[in-house]
Amino acid sequence: MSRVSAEKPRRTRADQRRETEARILAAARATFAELGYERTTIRGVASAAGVNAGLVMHYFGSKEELFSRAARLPEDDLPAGHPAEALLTSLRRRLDDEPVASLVVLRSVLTHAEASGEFRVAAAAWLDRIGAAVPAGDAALRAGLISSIITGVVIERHLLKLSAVADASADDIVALMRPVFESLAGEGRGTG
Amino acid sequence: MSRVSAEKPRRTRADQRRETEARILAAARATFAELGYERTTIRGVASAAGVNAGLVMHYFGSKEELFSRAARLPEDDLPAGHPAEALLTSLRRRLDDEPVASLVVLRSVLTHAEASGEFRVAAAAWLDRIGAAVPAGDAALRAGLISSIITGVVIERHLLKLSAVADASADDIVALMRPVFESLAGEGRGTG
DNA sequence: GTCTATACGTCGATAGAC
DNA sequence: GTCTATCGACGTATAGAC
Repeated sequence: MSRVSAEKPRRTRADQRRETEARILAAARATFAELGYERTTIRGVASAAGVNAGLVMHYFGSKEELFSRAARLPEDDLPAGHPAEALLTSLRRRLDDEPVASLVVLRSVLTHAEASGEFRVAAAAWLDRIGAAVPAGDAALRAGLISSIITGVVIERHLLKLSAVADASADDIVALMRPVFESLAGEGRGTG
Repeated sequence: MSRVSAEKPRRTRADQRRETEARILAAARATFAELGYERTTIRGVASAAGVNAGLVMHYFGSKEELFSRAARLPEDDLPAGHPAEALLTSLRRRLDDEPVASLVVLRSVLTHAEASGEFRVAAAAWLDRIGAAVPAGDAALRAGLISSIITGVVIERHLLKLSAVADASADDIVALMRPVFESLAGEGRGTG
């Protein structure tokens, strides 16, 4: 008798958990990005997610694990085609798009985890992809400089906001950065 | 009679304080640079300086004041001459020289003080100096990009260390960065 | 599944002994 | 001038009630 009505709502145990977990993760991402690792508190994340602090611990076990889950980046892609233009496309997206997930890493990798192994693996893959698109013999150094430059511009625009880079249009920035990438990515190629 | 011998050691009150204070400041700079603001503790700084935690408070009053003193940069200079070459000289120094003081700011400004007013003032002056060396009408944006690029490369070399930029020779980096600065600083000028 | 209560450590800062 | 002792607040993490 009572079992019939109890079985009706099938998405209440395994699925409500997913929903709550996703809400916590979103709140964690936003908080880590805004405050960095140390200043982010479990209580703050729980409050932002509308749940209790104990529940966050119940789901993720520790603050470290919560950060690791929040900082997991979806994918770093580099469009095919002319190397310089591909890099400019990647830069433009990071100038405009909501960079919440990226900012979690950018900010927290500097404050917290020099041992954030997961991030370093992703970064290495990203560097390889750039290096593969760069023809010269010192591809590794060129790729490293390109990555550093992109990181610097993104940090300035979204975190530091010290200069005109913070408010300028993406078009203007991309236009000024084109010769930069053409030079570093090997301007003598990439026309076919 | 007793006054004669008592006046002999003249550098014991006002000068030993300076020495201890300098030792604390050096320890604070190193610790802030290594750990960032939040993870740095008064106790840790005191221990590294070989003194007691209470003494650090006695001298500096608060952790915030200690950080402010430790993060005070000596000066940001931009050599005169061709804009691009001046920027390269500045970059080279930051690639090689002991960047302790700079790293305090670089790391901590990202983890702690979006309101670190003192640093923002210094950064504005630095941007003005770059902008003055850049002829184009969009000098502010160009100066911002140049500063962002330098910051990105310095962060990668000294803090992140994810790529070949960390280990490459300053010569190789400067050589690859020359066309970058020539492009952004207005390559059509600065030949005379 | 969600929340309350709390144990346990560490922090910045203060007061006062030597 | 330097250090010891301690306060009050807040952090993560745990145990267990509902």
